[in-house]
Amino acid sequence: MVVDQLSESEMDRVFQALADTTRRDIVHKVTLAEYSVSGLARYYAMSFAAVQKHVAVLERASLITKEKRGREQVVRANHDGLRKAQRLLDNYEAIWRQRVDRIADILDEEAPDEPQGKAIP
Amino acid sequence: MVVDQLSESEMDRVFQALADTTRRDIVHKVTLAEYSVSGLARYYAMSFAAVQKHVAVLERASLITKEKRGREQVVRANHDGLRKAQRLLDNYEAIWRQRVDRIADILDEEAPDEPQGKAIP
DNA sequence: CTGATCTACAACCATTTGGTTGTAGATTAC
DNA sequence: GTAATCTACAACCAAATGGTTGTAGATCAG
Repeated sequence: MVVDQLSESEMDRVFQALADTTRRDIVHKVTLAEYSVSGLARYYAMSFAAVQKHVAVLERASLITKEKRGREQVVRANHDGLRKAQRLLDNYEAIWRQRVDRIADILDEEAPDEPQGKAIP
Repeated sequence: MVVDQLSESEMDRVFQALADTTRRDIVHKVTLAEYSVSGLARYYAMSFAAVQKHVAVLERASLITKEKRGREQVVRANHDGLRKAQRLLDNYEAIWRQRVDRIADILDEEAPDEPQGKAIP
């Protein structure tokens, strides 16, 4: 059922990659269109090498792909990585909703005998 | 309606906070139940101070809240932070889908000469 | 009161991160 | 062929990260 899950270290890399404004902007750009690395670099007030590093971080996190075309390197979005990160957050959301519902139920039943469920290990 | 959005630096903090296995596990735990900081610390093979720091990172990212109760500090999930991160990824997803649809439209308009089952970028 | 527990915080350390400059190899344009 | 462009990669640096130990203040149990 839960098949295409990311490993913990893959998750680390995905969220780490998204934890930078420049990189999120790159993701946004390449989601809209294709860019070469130098094409991307023109948008940012930093060296080409810095942008190159950001692109590398995103590639390691499987959020984008690079493909050589002539002397250029075409950068594209890799939808899978994004969707998997999305899924993790969706799971948190689902768990949260379940819990809120459960607490609401308990309150409705009006049996506040014990102060709430103790910590589930 | 783009209402309750996070600033770039807030986003940085949220994703940075989620970019660590221990911290994601803490988020998961406090989504299910309440814990004291030391209660959380028992689960991890690291010092209390280290866990304390992780909790602080999550608090700065508005993913959890701390509330003093006696000598303890009760840690709870802060749903808003999570939902906002979720929203960013949802936006990427939406943009992506739009683009895929747009490309599909273009391909449909073109003469389907070749038996193209090629992957959409 | 005394001792145990929970927390806060400082100081320290190794590694990673985000940036720089510089050099060199391919590819394209003229 | 020569020059310009695009990329890769190394070396370096300051700051942030993720961990440690140690000290000290509150609060609770007996």
